[in-house]
Amino acid sequence: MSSKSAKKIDTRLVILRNAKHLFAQHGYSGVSVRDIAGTCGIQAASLYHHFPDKQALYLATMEYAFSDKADEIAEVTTIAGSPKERLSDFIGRFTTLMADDPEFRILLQRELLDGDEERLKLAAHEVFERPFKAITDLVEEIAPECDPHMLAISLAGLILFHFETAPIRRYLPGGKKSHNDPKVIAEHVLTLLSRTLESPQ
Amino acid sequence: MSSKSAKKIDTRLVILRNAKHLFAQHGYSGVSVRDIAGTCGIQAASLYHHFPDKQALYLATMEYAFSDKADEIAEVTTIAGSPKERLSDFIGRFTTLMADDPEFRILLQRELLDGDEERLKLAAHEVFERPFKAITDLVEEIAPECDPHMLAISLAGLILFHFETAPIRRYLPGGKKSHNDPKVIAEHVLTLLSRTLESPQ
DNA sequence: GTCTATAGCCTGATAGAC
DNA sequence: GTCTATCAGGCTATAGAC
Repeated sequence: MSSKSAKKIDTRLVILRNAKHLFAQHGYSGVSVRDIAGTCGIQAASLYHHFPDKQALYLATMEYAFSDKADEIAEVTTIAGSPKERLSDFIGRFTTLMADDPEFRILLQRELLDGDEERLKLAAHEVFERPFKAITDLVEEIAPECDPHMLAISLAGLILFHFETAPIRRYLPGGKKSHNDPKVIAEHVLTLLSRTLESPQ
Repeated sequence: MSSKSAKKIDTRLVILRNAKHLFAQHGYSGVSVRDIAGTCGIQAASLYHHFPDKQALYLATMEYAFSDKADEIAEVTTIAGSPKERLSDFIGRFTTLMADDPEFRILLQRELLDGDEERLKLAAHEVFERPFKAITDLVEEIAPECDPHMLAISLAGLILFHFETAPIRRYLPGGKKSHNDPKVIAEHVLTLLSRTLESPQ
């Protein structure tokens, strides 16, 4: 009930939340300003009070969707223990993270497809650089014969591709519902990599 | 110089080729019928002589971009040799295939994001089922303790994610131009999996 | 801070001449 | 088989009342 917080709904935040939904579902050019305003229960013109134009709204939405992700992902690698334990831990936590915020993953995929250089550079430095560095440091200990940059990408791809292909996997031979379970995915990735991890010599 | 083929430019094919470019670059809703007609040097109205509407043009474009891919990918797994040789061969060929037709990969990614159930079901059965089956059969011989469906997805993801992340990798620590070289990617994936392959017991 | 009204342009699609 | 002309509606964005 304090004067500045709570109680009053922050329209800006409502817009960002709905915009995140819609941009994830349909992409930038698949969503109109009217669509976003509509799901917020306001007129399109009112939206321009909060954001100067559609592009700025999109950028603010990305910032909203991507903020704190750097911390979340990086945190996932800072656990103590042996390299193998830390990797196992990372796989489990990263998988859960991606399963818990599917819109973040989808928006990231869309940015990889449509983002201009400036946006990607910003995302790389502000969001992914720190956690990526943590992962390369980790895998360097485990598999020194591999290029750490490539191995970090491989590790992420190994996990993310299962989510990415979920819509089509159900129509492919052997596809089961359980293959979408983050725990099953994590276990599979760990099993696949286990031999690689066991003999670092 | 025969009467029915060559010589005369097939407008329909020109449209499909240009549509493939544009849909890959900007997605379905990021491209207008006028845009496509423009790159073909014709008016938008003329395009409707060849396709009933935009949706049909898009579907025809997917068919054009995806046709023969089933053969190409499946072919890549039919080489003779030991399981390990065949896997190594598959990795090299699949990587080259994806590097040679980046628009196919991009359109596939867009379909995974935006495709409705019907389209994905069709793509799964007409394009990916056969080669996917070939891959699961292969990996089943190599790593019987893994779920073949999941392992096939992992294998594809391991390769594709390097292409998918190319736009942002250059801004991430340790990123080099050589990481985009299909030969380097294939070698990396093989090295990563080599320990897993060596002791199938 | 939200509304109505509207400008100006782009959209998918059609009609009909050639 | 391509063109011009056009429609009806959607788009982003602005103006100005409340």
